[in-house]
Amino acid sequence: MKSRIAALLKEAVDALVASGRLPVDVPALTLSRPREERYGDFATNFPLLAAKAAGTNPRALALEMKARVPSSPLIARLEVAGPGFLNVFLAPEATYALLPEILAAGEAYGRLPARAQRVLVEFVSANPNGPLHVGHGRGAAYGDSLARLLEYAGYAVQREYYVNDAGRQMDILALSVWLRYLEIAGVPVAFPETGYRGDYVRDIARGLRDEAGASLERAPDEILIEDPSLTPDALMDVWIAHLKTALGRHYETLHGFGLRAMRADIDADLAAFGVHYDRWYSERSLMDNGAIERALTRLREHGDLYEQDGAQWFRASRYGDEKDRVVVRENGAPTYFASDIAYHLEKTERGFDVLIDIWGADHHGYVPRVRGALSALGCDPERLEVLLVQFAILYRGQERAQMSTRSGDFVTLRALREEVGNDAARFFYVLRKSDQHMDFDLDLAKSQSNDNPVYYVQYAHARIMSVFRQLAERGMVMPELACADFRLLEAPEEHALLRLIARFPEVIETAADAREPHQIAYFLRELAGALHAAYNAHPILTAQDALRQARLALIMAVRHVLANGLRILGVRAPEAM
RNA sequence: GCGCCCUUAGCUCAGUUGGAUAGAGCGUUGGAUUCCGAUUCCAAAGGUCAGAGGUUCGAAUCCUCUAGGGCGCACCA
Repeated sequence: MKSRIAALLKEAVDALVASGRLPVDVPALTLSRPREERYGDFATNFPLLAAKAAGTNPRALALEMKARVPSSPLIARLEVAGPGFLNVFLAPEATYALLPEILAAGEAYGRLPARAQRVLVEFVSANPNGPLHVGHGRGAAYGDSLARLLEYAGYAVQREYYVNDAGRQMDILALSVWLRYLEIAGVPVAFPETGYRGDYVRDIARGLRDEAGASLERAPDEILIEDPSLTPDALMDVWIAHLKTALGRHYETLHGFGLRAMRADIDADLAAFGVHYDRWYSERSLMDNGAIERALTRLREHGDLYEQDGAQWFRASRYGDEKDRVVVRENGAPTYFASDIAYHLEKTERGFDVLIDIWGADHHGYVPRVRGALSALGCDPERLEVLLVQFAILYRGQERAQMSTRSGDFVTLRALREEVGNDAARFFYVLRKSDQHMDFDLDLAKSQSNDNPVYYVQYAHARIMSVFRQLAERGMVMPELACADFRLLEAPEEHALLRLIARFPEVIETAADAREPHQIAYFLRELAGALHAAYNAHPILTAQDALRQARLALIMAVRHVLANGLRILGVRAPEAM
């Protein structure tokens, strides 16, 4: 609808340009939805923008433009208003004509035509050294809703999880599991502060015990040596080195077991949350297949790599970063950044037009160096969009819940899901802009009351379904909805609903362009409110036949929009509650 | 110290990318249901858009400064 109206107005602009009234390089014509009904269904500020070029005042230009808009059955009237807006009032037939379209399209209503662009959305990508916590949950809800939204907006989307299976943190997990494994065998162990203390480590150790038996037992005293001259972190590295020596080839059994256990746990957790990936991308594979070496060689050939203090540095400062960055340490091991360079190079080589990375906001300082690396590799850094998700600060009543994987004192995503349910969790997460800090109140999300917006929207859907159930229970015939006489829908509450559902495809487009699924959530709440208002004001089943048929058609169309919107957010649209 | 982000109603937050009288939910106060589900609806009160300048027909939105808050500044991931 919007594009059809825009085309009509564009004809008027073209006519003004053709007649020499306006220069060729006029500003772009944009249509907006005015906040207030009395300003029409659409409005353009074009006369305000172009008046100076035309050498006249905006209102006069608006009048000239109005006179050149071709007549159309879609438009009831045009008005020049305010300082020089041109407001468009749609003919009622134009919105009525939409209802049969929505009823026919059903699940596809609001879906935009396929685009050529391929998008890769990488999200969560939490280190597999512990269960997902509520902070990851926000990234999961946001990333998955965004992926669904982009698909609905016509993009070809792939979802990916980057698994950091190669780093030091995995070694710490291995050591932690190993110590718990000894405990299970009755070996006394002084578990270090720097190890992972969560209960899940014991669970993994029990599984390891079942699989490996006693084959990994070694004396802990030979591993956990004391050295007061070392920092706790340095000491941990020493212990890891000792453990690797002591276990030899068996270390891989231990390391691999911990990794697989955590991977499976995270996978199952996300799947239960409605999040599914096309690919789990291993960081280790980048080392094993030479991708890192290849990327670094390419940088070196461009003169963007140099050696200093025994380490290899990338000249990030040439590409907008504040300083150069180490890619290969003095000890020869590549940094996390090195694998990330290789990973992003490989992403562009796979032919994606848009690379979306969803990161925790604490990684924001990392953006310039990755962009810089892409530039240095000859890739267009603009293709990479890094979307930052602020932390969700969790409250239980007034108490702030702490989250730390290392201490084991954290609220897991799984616990949250079990406590508040998937629907409330996902809706609640997405109800805030991702780059906004968020207070996640567990008690509120848990409350199954009208405090909780997800029930308000779901109830609107269930309520519509209930009307159709009632229809059957009363022995009434289900009428042919598409053939209803929609002109009977003349109440203000019904027009409000019509306007809202007509706007849905535009909401999809702007939300997708802005990467903001929260716009869908807000739209759904508004639509649910309009549905409840109309429901209260106008009885449906007790109306006379033709009017009942028209109202049933309207709420069925609303139902499709609610269901389609909720699906994008990964929230169920229940038949009954 | 430097950099990025944030500051809108009592609380939690929107604000269609510079538009018309700044909105919603919760909370507060007052009302509505012989009828399809009261997990609902209607209404009222509530604002110096952190503060000060600037840009222009027009600013919550763009620029500068100030105050307050968050995050980041590793040969960790």
